[in-house]
Amino acid sequence: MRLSHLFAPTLREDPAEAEVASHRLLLRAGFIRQVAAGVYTTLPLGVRSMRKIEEITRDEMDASGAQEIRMPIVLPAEPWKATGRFDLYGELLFKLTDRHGRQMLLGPTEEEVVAPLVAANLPSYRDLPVNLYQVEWKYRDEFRPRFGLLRVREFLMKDAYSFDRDEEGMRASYDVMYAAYERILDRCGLDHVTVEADPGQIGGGVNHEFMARAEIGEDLFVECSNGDYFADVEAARPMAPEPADQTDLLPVEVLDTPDTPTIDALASLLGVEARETLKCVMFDAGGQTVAVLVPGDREVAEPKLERLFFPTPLRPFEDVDFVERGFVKGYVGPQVMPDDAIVLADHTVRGGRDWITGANERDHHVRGANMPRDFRVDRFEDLVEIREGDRCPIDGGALRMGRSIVVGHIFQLHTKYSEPLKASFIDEDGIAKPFQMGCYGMGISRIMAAAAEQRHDDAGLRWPKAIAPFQVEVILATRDHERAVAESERIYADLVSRGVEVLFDDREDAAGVKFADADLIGCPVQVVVGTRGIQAGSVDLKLRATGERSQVPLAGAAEAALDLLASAP
RNA sequence: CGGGACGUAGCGCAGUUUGGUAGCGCGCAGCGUUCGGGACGCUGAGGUCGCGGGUUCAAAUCCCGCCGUCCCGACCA
Repeated sequence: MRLSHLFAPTLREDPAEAEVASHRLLLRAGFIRQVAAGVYTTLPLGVRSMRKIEEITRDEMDASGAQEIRMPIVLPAEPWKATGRFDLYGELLFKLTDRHGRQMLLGPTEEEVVAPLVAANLPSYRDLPVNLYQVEWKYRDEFRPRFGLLRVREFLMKDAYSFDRDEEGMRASYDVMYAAYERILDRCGLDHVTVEADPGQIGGGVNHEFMARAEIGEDLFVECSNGDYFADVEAARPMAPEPADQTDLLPVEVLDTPDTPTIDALASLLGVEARETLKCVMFDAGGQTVAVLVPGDREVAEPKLERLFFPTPLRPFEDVDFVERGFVKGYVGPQVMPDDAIVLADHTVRGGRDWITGANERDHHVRGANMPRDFRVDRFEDLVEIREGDRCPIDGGALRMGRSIVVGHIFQLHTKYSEPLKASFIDEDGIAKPFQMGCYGMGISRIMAAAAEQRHDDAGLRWPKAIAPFQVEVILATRDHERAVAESERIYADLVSRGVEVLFDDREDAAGVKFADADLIGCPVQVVVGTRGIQAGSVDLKLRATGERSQVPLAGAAEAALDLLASAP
């Protein structure tokens, strides 16, 4: 492709609206242009890179036994009401009404389409398993689109859906997709990690997120320094402590603690560490009183709690709840819980004893609260927010925090959607059973942005070769030198005939402009043909990733460029 | 949606405080000189100053309303 004919409008200056590197550089290098908040046009260079990511994804999906289909984007609302997601997604859905007044929506993901499709056409257990996927635009009316392509309202996603006869089959299908996802991201050249995650609104149980490491990433995750545990902060659990020794427990003693409704105030008044106190946080789960116990230096992870009670809605106590149910806000302790309250404790509570906790009386606490002598715990669960310095639950190693961009998310759905959608098959015993489903999302456009985020420098993009718009850029540095023109044409044609994707900068512009644009666009290998080299019988090669340059003889320029390309990341 | 900022030529910005003929740099077009890291000279094109209303002899500038974009927070591939 000749750059003189390519619609690749590069910008000399940073667009004012772009803050993060990928956004700034994808705009400047002429890959995308904005149309509205979170809505972009993809230009030829962007289309090429995105198509590479799509093809790698298709390749791995096909190799894993998944089959490509294409579902509509405009969808009827009814199935979404059946699964409850019409309301659950709420404002996040792009809704529209057709001329007959029927409610429609733009697909944010498509379980509601694919499950009925399979149910209607594969009625027997003999037809299973099956895995269908598509690469299609998805629509989510995000509260706040931002960071260029990283958080948009319209994005290209590969979504796959597996259908199995039983849970064992579902897990096997899941494992196959898990492995395929690892390969896709490896092939795209992303520095990535796979973490245990929170299922969010998709729901279900076991799920993993595939994350590209990035400082500007919106997602926090933890990783064990020994490399054996990775988890999203919303799902991460610290190692449970050894149970505290239960001998010589202190007796319960009421303390006068004026004006100490917070842990900080209490700890400083008594001169103790926050972790010696027991925090009792009150929630309402559909009318049911729920007390959650965590050490005073810990925060309750509400997403974990919500998951535990799902689908029952959970909310923290408001002032009126404390009054109506007889609790003193700021001074609640577990020893005063009525029988009908559910008392949950985080595993870390097992590691403590002789707790200082609320006396359920204004300006008073107790010391020496012990379980089960003084209070009961109905269930121990993982309920605390993870934090830097926590121990890995696998081997006790130190956990570190990292930031990332979520590029893929896969779920074991079980019958969460097949049941409400009545998507079932006839099993061997002649009885209709709902499919055991899995769903698997991969953000194609987001992978492109994540790669740009990971691979750039001050001058521009540095594409991994697998997803670069072109593998080699040939730069004609001096147009007025006849031999240089002829040699550059020859090298361009030579590379093209060898099946290499080549961008040929044959424009009239000054050399400096071309070099700057080449670095900006970021093809892995640059071949510079100019007077200087021609006179010495050579051309210059440059590896964009490292900036490394070398001179090679004119005659073998194409081979040398290919060798360099082979060594490129 | 809550908090903050911004909207003037394709891009980056000044001008708004104190109302008085709409500017600069880059880019773009033509001619000439240059020609290996964003060249130089001359000439030129390009603007409903986000939109609507108001105040005024006069509004980019003051007032009211709306729209749009970005940043910080709650949601996600």
